Amino acid sequence: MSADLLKDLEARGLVHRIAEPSHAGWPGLAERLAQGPITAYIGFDPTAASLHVGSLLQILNLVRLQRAGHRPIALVGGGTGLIGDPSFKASERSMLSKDQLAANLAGIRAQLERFLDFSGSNAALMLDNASWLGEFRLLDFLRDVGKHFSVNQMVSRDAVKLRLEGRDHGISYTEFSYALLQAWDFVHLHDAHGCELQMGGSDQWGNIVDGVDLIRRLRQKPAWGLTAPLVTKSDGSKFGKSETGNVWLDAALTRPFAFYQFWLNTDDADVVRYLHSFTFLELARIAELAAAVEREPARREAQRVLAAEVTTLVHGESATASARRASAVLFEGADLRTLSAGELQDAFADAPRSSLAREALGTPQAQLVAVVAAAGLEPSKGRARQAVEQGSIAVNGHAEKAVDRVLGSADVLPGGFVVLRRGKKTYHVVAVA
RNA sequence: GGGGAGGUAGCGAAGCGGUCAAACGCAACAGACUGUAAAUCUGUCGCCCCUCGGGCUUCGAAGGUUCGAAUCCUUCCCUCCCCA
Repeated sequence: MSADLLKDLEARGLVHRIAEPSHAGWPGLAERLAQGPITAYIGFDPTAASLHVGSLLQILNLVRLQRAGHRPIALVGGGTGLIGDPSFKASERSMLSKDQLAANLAGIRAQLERFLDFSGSNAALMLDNASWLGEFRLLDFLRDVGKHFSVNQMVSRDAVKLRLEGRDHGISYTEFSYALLQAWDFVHLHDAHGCELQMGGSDQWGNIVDGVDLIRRLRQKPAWGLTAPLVTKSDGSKFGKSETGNVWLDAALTRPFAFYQFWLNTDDADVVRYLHSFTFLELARIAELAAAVEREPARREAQRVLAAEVTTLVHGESATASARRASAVLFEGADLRTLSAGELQDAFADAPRSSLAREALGTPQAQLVAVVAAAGLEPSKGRARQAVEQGSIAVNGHAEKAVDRVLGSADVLPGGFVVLRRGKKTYHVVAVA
């Protein structure tokens, strides 16, 4: 089963480049994998308290690795995070405070833990490079590691080109050293855990090759690198952003409903690729879905499956179920009045809410225009009025154009709330108490 | 140091004494169409208010001229370009 890993990754379009040890007699990666389980690692930068959908690809690759019988190491960069990876970054990173870094590390570790299996014969490992980089003495580092790096070569890297060319950018000595640290990580993992393969995104190619080279120079041993292509969108915009910003894996930062919606809104042109990259679905199943996209794009079956699969991986079955329910109500015209109080509660769990006193119903205080403004759906009563006139405000799913409309007890749904909507996607729940 | 251009609403860009809350383009928001898409068409778009009506605060900053200034004058701040 071990040999299947590379084939599977290739079939899914997850192989960008492979770094083979450049030494006669040493096996290629495919050959090495065929010989038996390998230990491989992927590093995660603690630049934020949560990982985002871009990192999800890397996480899933660790899982694919483990499922194929190999041993994954998730490395969090508590040490390198103090420095900042300059690869393909336009400008110098602002340094994280140590407190911030500690918080980020804790958040990321918790997320990674959910995906990997830390038991069994190929139990995953989670390590923090602060534990070995922190102890490295400067002079030793310069002699043992630095000596093996050619500045001439480092300067020619695409990853830092941006920073070397523009006068207005520049790169500090600190960030320039980053590649050496990451290379040393690989050496350390090789020594301490028999790690022979480093994986990562295509932006990590240079750093990974540095590690492979360093292991060869210092240990005269083979090591391999494997990068995945950058996830792109067919319309050229950046992957991993929604209207509201980054799509995070942390449910508190990106609600499961929003997460589900992010995937559901995938372009037809991208959905098949994403199914390959972000799910564990069989290739045959994905081929079926690809055919469905051709045949009946409007049904968006592939998008539905993608959204459900990924949401389940990240947030679990029940979060997916409620995201689906909410989506059905919100976008597929399910009549709000047919839902039970519990279902309503579920469907709008993520919607912002405010409250209105029951006694206020029927009074000027319950004027639609006033309530819309108070709810923050529009910034002022004047704006709210315009919105109502334009027909963009709906009460319980029905467009309401009357500016003098006042909410009354007949508008209160089971469970005691009124659902307001602006446009197609912005909801607000007014709880009547 | 010398010479030149300029700072207008989220951005770009007109306006150069009254009819300017300020053309136009983009972005944004909404409506129609649709697949919760793209494209297209339409509306809104300084802020606030109970209307097609009204109020308030804007055109780098501060003063001034004038019945009246984004538009004229003075000083200051900032940006860009060219030459040294």
